[in-house]
Amino acid sequence: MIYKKMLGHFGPQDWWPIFDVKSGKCEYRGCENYSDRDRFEVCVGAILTQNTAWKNAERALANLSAAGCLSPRKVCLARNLAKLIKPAGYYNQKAKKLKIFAKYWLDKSLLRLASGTPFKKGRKQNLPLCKRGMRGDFLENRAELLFLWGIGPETADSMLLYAFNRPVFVIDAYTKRLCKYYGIEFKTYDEYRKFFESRLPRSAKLYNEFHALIVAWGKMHGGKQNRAAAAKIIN
DNA sequence: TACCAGGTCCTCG
DNA sequence: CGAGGACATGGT
Repeated sequence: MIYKKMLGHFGPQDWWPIFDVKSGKCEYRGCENYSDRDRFEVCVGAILTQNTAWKNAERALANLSAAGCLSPRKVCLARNLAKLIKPAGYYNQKAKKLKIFAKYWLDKSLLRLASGTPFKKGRKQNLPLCKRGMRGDFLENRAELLFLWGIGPETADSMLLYAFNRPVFVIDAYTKRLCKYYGIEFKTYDEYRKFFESRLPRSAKLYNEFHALIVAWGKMHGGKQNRAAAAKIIN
């Protein structure tokens, strides 16, 4: 299986990278112990890295962190958001996307409080984007996220998988490249997603690691010089 | 200098 | 629908 070959070569990736104030860089420490704040940050990162090298998104995160803007409220209030995230590119669009998403987050938080759902009444309900039990809202949330301007399927799925630990397989350019390498191509995003989800055990942990490995492989495969080496890993 | 990077939206046929 | 363009910075 390709997964095992990649895992054997690259080792566990411990996605998603979370910004560490002390070191001033993003570090990998798995997603088991995320705070609400961490989850928000993952979502912000997912938007910032749209069609952009992660390194640039990371710079933008560093600016946000330095400005104390890594909370939904601060993002909503910030006047200089576009300036802060400039290194991530498309900064005007992304500033708008972040505003919309942060407002959505706040609204959900308020709704949760207003509906009388206690803040800590079991882990699952503690997730900001949940209203009720788990199964149902996970789909509902995906639809809700997709409804927001600036959040497409990949960004929504990255949030669900990497911030909220939901079993959704994320499809990105690298994933498609990997498929193409094997002569597999589909038209729509969801066809790719179903392809993986229907062939793998339904496990957030597995999807997390697999997609992270695909990105590691994809980065290697991207450069012409390393292409042969990348091919070797999965052959 | 050209092309790419962990996409998404809008417009036009 | 599907193709084509806009959005923008930083690395190689």
